[in-house]
Amino acid sequence: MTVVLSLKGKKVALRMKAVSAAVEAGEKGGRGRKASKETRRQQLIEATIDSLAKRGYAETTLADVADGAGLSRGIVNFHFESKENLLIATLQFMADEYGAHWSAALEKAGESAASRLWALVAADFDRKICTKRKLAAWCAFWGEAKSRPTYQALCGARDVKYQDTFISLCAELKAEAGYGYDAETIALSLGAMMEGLWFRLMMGDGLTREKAHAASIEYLVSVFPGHMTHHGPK
Amino acid sequence: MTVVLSLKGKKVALRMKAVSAAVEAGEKGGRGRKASKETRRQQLIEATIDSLAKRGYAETTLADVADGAGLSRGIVNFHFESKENLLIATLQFMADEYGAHWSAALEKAGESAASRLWALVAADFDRKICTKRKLAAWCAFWGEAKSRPTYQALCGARDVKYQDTFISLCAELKAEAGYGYDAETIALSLGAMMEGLWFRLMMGDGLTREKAHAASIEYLVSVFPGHMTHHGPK
DNA sequence: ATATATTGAATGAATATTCAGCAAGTATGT
DNA sequence: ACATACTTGCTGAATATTCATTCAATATAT
Repeated sequence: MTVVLSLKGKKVALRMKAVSAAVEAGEKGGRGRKASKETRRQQLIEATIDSLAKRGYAETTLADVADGAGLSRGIVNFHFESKENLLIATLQFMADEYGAHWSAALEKAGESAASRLWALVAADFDRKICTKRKLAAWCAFWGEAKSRPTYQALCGARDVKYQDTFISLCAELKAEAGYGYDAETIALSLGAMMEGLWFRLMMGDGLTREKAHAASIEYLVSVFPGHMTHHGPK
Repeated sequence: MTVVLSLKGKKVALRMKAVSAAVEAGEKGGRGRKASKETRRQQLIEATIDSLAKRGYAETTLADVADGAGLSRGIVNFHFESKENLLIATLQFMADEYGAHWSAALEKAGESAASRLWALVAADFDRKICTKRKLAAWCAFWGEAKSRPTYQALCGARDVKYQDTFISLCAELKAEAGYGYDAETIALSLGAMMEGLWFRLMMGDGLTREKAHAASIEYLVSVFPGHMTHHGPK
């Protein structure tokens, strides 16, 4: 149990180093052989996000994912059956994470429509969600979504459900203060703006999360002057 | 000169039909063997845009492009050396076309900052530029751009140059009417919104060019009330 | 011991690239 | 006019490469 691996030692050491930090931190199985099925799946999903962010969709290979996870070539097919399944699971994971974060923000927000809208906008630019790495992975899927119904459904879930909430919040504000604008139109432009800001963050021409968030707030203040200030909902 | 091709007739007929209308309409060489080098390149670029729109970046193959153009398998390597070159030429073409359209819109616009800004916004949602087909092709490249410097440069050209114009136009309007907002922030949110609208048009959940344009106008009117109306610049 | 997770070399399918040859046009010689 | 050589766009079968998938062997856990 102690000797044996003199020859393989180096390779193993390299692998250990490659394992993502998220998984290294204990949890259930940790790493090595002990990792539970679910842990290993998560580890591979994280490696997939890394690869998508680093090399884009077209250049993401199972070999790269396996290397990134510090595991061997056949590992993905063992845990996910196919590359396609891995990619779908990855997108599913990101969609779930986004949805959970979004719902949590709505929970924590106050009762008023203004504070809810404010909270939703803030949530989109939160550290946890709005990473260059994750934005890049989203974008990789977006690029393929139009020609792949499965991806489109998972990406679109984001739009459909959330856009409806935006619309009704905008409608509430309108009813309260009698803004002249059409609620749907405003919700559309707000949502589109935030998506565009995400996109530019990903492309990364010196735009920061803070600036993007500030631009969104500027929009809220100018469209809903009776409800919003630069520092929060009234 | 008349007989000979009895055997190949059918195949040739099919090919002729597949040739895009744009190329069929005379110009220099027309089609068949006569097509000039430049015409053929353009024909292949159009077929590439078709393939990108239909199948996405990852699924676009040279075979599909060749089939779409009604030509044989080796044709792309003959005219472009490599797939990579074809894709770069395609993106270059789209970027040039966009830029030319944009510049033309600026030329035709009036002198005032308000009418220039109005014209630029309208240009983005013009029939010629804003096709589902072309938006899909743009999106295919966007998805790969982050991991490919060449693509990023060509996609980014759009942002850098045009964003600066947006900023100075917004600054002019601010100087004229003393709006309280920061010009850069407003230009950022406006540009991001338009990109986001493009993106949603491509995803196509019932959003139309007209609605997208209307949303942009709503934004202009609400941010620059002293300069814009729903029907045009003051 | 047995079951399970993992490895990594082998396999095969997809597809980019190459290239020898074909055919339509063009120039030159008779 | 006609024949001959030459150029050039194009073809499509052959080749090379990349990569997902498989699976027999191996390591580890219970």
